[in-house]
This record gives sequence, C-alpha cells and structure tokens, in this order.
Amino acid sequence: MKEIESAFVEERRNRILSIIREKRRITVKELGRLFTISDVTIRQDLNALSSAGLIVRTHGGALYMENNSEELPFPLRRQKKKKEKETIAEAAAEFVKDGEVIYLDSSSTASFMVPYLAEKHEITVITNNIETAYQLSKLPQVSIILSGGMVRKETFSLVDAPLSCILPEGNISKAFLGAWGLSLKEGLTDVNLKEIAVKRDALLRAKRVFVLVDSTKWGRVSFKNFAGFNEVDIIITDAGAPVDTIRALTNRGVKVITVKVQH
Amino acid sequence: MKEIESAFVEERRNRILSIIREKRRITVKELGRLFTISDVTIRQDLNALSSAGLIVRTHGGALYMENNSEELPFPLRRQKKKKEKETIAEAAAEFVKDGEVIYLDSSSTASFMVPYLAEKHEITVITNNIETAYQLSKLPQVSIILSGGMVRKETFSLVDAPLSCILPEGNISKAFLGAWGLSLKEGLTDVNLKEIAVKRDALLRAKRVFVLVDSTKWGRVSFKNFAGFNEVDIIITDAGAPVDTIRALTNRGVKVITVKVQH
DNA sequence: AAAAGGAAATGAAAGAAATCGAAAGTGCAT
DNA sequence: ATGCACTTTCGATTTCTTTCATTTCCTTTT
Repeated sequence: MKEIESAFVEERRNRILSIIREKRRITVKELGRLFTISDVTIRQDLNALSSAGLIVRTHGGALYMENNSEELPFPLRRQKKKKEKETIAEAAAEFVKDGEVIYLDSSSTASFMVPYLAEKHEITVITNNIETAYQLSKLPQVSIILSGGMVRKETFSLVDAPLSCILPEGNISKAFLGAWGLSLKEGLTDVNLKEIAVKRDALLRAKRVFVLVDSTKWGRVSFKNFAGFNEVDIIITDAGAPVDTIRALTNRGVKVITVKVQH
Repeated sequence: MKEIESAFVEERRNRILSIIREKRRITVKELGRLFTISDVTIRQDLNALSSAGLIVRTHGGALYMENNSEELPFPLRRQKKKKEKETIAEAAAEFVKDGEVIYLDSSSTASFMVPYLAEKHEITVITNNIETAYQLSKLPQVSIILSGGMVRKETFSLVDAPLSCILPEGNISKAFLGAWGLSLKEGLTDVNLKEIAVKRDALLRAKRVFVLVDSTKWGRVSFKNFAGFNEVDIIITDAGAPVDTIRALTNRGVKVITVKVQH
C-alpha cells in the first residue's frame, strides 16, 4: 500500500472507509503510517465514521460494519441444474461484444450471465427483471435499462408495459431469452402469458436472438408458444439435449451450441 | 492548466464546476491562482455551488460527488434525520385510502412510507425507485408498478422514460414527492435533472400532490426548480421549519402539516 | 484472581491555515 | 455622477492537526 499525500478531511475519511470495507479491519497505527498523519487525528476520523454508523470502533483500530451491507436480500431460489445454467450463461456471454446493447429476459439462465459481463466495456443491458438489474448495478461499466411495468412478486419481473416506451425500435443487438419448453412441433413455449408478451416484444426488436435452455427443457411444451424457430438465431444448451432434435433444428437453419459442463 | 481571464460570475462558476467535475477535487488556492482572483471570492463561488447541491464543500476546497457511488448511496441518505423522515412518512401514509393509486418518488422520505402502507387494502403504488419497489413487494395486498428507464446506480432510481408509457394519463390519485430544497422564491428544487423530469411527470398526472420535506430542506435552493407552490396541495414537514415561511405558504393556499417527533 | 506493564484513548492547549462578516473598494451601465 | 453588482481587505473566529500529560483499557505475569 503506498503513501497517500495530504488531503481534505472528507477525502481522507472516505479513503479510510473504503480501505476498511476492503480489508475488513484496520489499526490506527497502519492508517497513521499510510496517511503520514498523527494517531490522534486518525482516532478522530475513526470516531467520526463510527458515530455515523459506518464502522465499528475497536481498541487500536476499527472493523467494517457488517449489518450495514446495502444488499437487497433477494430470496434465494433453489436452482435446478445450476451448474448447467451457469455454463450455458458463460457461453452466451462470449457473444457479447464491447459497446453492444443486449436484452436479458427474466429467466434464471439469462440472469446467470451477469457475472460474465463484468469484463465487457461500455455495454448496455436491457432487462425486465429487477434482480438482474440490481446485480448489474454493481458493474460500473454497464448501463442498465429496466423495462417498466407491473411487478410480478414471485419472479421480480416486470410485465404489462411495452418495451417500445423505453426505447426506439430495433436497437437491441442481441436478445438472450430463456424458455420453459422447446419442441420441434410447438417451438418455444412458456407458462405465463404476461411474461410471454414481454419476451416477444424483445425478440421482435433484436437483431439476433439467442435462446438459453438447459437439456431438461427439450421436448417439453407449455401453455403458449412465444416464438418459432425461424425467429431464433442461436440456441445454447448443455449435453443431454436430444441429438436428433438438434440435427433437425440445424437443418432448419438454427445454430445449436452444446456446452460441456465440468462436474 | 492555463490562466483564465476575468469573466461573469456565472461563467466562472460553470468553469469551476466543470473543473471539479473533471478533477474530482480542487483547492481554493488552486482556483484562486487559476482565475487570478482572491480566495474570498472563490470561497463564495464554492459555497454557492455547494448550497445548490452540486459539489461538496470541504476545508480548503471542494469535492465533486454524485457520480461517485461512494458518497451518499440510498441507505446512507436514509440515515440522516431518520426519525423525522419516519414521522413525516407516517403522517403522509394517513392520507392513503384503500383502493387508491399513489406515486412514491425516489426520495428517502417517501420510501419510509412503505411500512405504513402495510395496513391498506388493494392499493396500487407507482414508483421509480427499485429499492422502494422491492420493499413493497413484501406487502401482499399492494400492487406495484415500477416506471421503466435507465438505472441511476447511485440512487437505484429509474430515469429517462416517460411515465405515460406505463400508465394511462391522470390516474394517480396522490403523488408523494421529496425535494432537495424548498424556498418561497424558487419553489421546490432538486439536484438531478433527470430525477426532476420524472418528478414533474408524476406531479402532472396526480390529482393531489404531497411534498415531504424535513426541516433542513427549508430555505435551500438547488440547481433547478421542479414545481411551484401552486402545483402543490399539501406539504408535510417537521417542527423546525421556519414559521414565517409556513405562514406565507398557507396564505398562498398550500396546506402545511407539521409533525412532532418523539425523541 | 489481582497487579503490573504497555499500548491506546482522552482532554486540554497551542499553532497554522481556512473561513466568515462587515466594511471598503472596483468597475460597469444608466 | 449615482446605483448596483461583484470583489477585495482586514480582523475576528473557526477548523484541523499536533503535542503532551493523564486516564483507561488490555494483556501478561504472579
């Protein structure tokens, strides 16, 4: 850690706060050396931060205040096939190029893409999922657009509002959509009518459409179709998807990518 | 950095603002040299910018905040005058009747209304704040509509999308808005232009407009006005608001409610 | 468990820098 | 010239940091 030249009180306290946030603990002595400043002054700083409720004061130093974590506690959903979904998401994220505008729908597989977007630069992500937007907000170089609408409390997704409000048409370069079921005959299907409306909205505006489905989705049919295969560019799935269906799709001009999952 | 010749006050202050925005920090001395002007004048400039909420004043200089997510994130903003804000919010919640459609803006005071909405029945809440929407989602009998738009990471609020998209016009019965400053001359003012646009949008659609401001907001003026008092129905504040200003507002037909805070 | 030793915290005071308030000065436009 | 807005001067006050003496807290020893 290098020395830090003299600065305003507020600056120094902000610095101290982020050091503590990072290292979880710090001593007065360390800080004194770091800022080349007297211990008494450091103590004043720590006391100020402590009485603002930002850190916990201890003898000789301070600790990061845990409870103060500004995390929104989204309920943990037990994820089936989590490893597969993560691998699919990772493969999907490879298609995202710097500067692009992409759409992530409210499916769990698409939301797993978030961590893999951390290295991209200047991308814009449009989504209708509140949790996805929240997770994305931790990535500084990502602009986020959340579609508006009625909140579906079960999934924290937004429905009942047309995307057209939020953005001019056709400027999504890639849309990443999940599906409840995928079958040759019925195409892509999903359960909730309102979610379907949003999916279609995104799909129609996207230049390229990616469908992310783990192998359990193959051959299943749900309530309502939301897209035919002619509207899809690339399907990403894991090994376990039926080979003959994949071949049939390839013949129809859909690219199918099968990822291998490490166990 | 080259010298800058004499200019109008406004020009100079704009210059100062953009310098600070670029360098993130500046000292009075530096600015004094730069403009070949006395330190006292520079201090006046900095104080003006600071009381408009555009910079943060420190001893010996100033810092730029806002974009820097470190500074006053939503959770910390909520801690200031928490008790007052809660009491104001409680009083505001009394005005919400079963079955109504209300709007809560992205102010911390409005977000404190959430717990007090738990006993209402069949209400619909529209908001542009992600955290408020999240807290509301725990209340089963509340329908939530989140405005869409670009996510402002500092405040978890949504901007840049017209409310008209999400909902047919004029059907908000009551809007509850915060403000950065309130003064007789300048009306209601706030710092961020995009937030202001959203506030105005809500205000114009609401049948009745409530403004929630703790006593520290009185007499302050920020960058831009978002409403005149003729557009406001009720102001709710805590004891500590200047009595003569309250009287003047009452004469202008604005109802001002002052809550008492238990300590 | 009590006492000693040392590190850390506190309070008071002092010095330097920055700030504030009020009065005086400047320059521009009428 | 007069008024007005802005700037400066100057002394009083405040803020920040440090020093030093004293007290408190923690650890180790007995």
